[in-house]
Amino acid sequence: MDKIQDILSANGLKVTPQRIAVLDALMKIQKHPSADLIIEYIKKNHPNIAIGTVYKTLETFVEKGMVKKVKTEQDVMRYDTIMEKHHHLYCAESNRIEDYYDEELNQLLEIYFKKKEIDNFRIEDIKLQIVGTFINK
Amino acid sequence: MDKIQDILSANGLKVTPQRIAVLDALMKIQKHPSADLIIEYIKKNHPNIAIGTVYKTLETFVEKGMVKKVKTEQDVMRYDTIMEKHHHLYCAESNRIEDYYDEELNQLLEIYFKKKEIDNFRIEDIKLQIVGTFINK
DNA sequence: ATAATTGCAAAAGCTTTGCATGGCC
DNA sequence: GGCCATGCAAAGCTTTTGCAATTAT
Repeated sequence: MDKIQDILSANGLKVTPQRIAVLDALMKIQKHPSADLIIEYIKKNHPNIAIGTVYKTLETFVEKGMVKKVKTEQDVMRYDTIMEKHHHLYCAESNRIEDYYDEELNQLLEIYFKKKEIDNFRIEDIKLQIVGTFINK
Repeated sequence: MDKIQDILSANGLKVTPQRIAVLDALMKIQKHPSADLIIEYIKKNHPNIAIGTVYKTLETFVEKGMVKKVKTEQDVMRYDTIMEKHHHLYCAESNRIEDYYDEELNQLLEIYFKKKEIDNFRIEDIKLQIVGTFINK
């Protein structure tokens, strides 16, 4: 069970306790944590980690394509470990962000934009921000 | 030609030189300016305006629904005067943001999500972030 | 008149940076 | 051993806040 170390190595990164901790936190927390939440989580088992190190590590992960940044109006930076194509549900009330997968939707969009080219613009990615409210039932 | 004053009044705001200047800047600059750019623009004719006032004014406009906030990864807050439903093109290289209107796309999405409901979630708005690169030709 | 708005400056986030120390390969 | 990563603390940037003075209605 040394998967985390393997991921780091596979991305050409030196394996350090701090990087293990950050990647572990990202994988355990699951739901688009902020740097702050990651730091809080890590400090439980690793109280001496430096804030700057966490930020640097996250930035390194982003550069290596292991993690993506997500942000909206009024919100701080969040980090997303899931690299497959997906969209986001944003809760207007709670700041909660959830993933939204839908292959049919992706295909619909692909077909649409293949047909409908945009002048002077090469599309690399299309992300939907689906804004609304979670209903507690 | 006192349209700006009228807009402010119509939104129940007192007409002050500062608010006129901010709204004028938003309308003249057109393309999703940052607070910084707005301040720079206003200072040409209105050198004594306070930064805090510009921020407060922008926030007031957002509350009144006269302006929307736009933000992405790595970027500071931007302000958008256009309130009709539209999407955004984000240039990955230059941070340029352009509007993208397409009624056919809006309808496509509306039909799609009417059919495909999301559990526990009431959709209020759907925004596309179309990320790519502007091609200089 | 009076309630709202402004200017100012300080403070509050969040994030980045520089540099000496320490740790991985 | 050599280079890369870390800790620490300071600084950077954008944005917010408090309050006294000013202004719009």
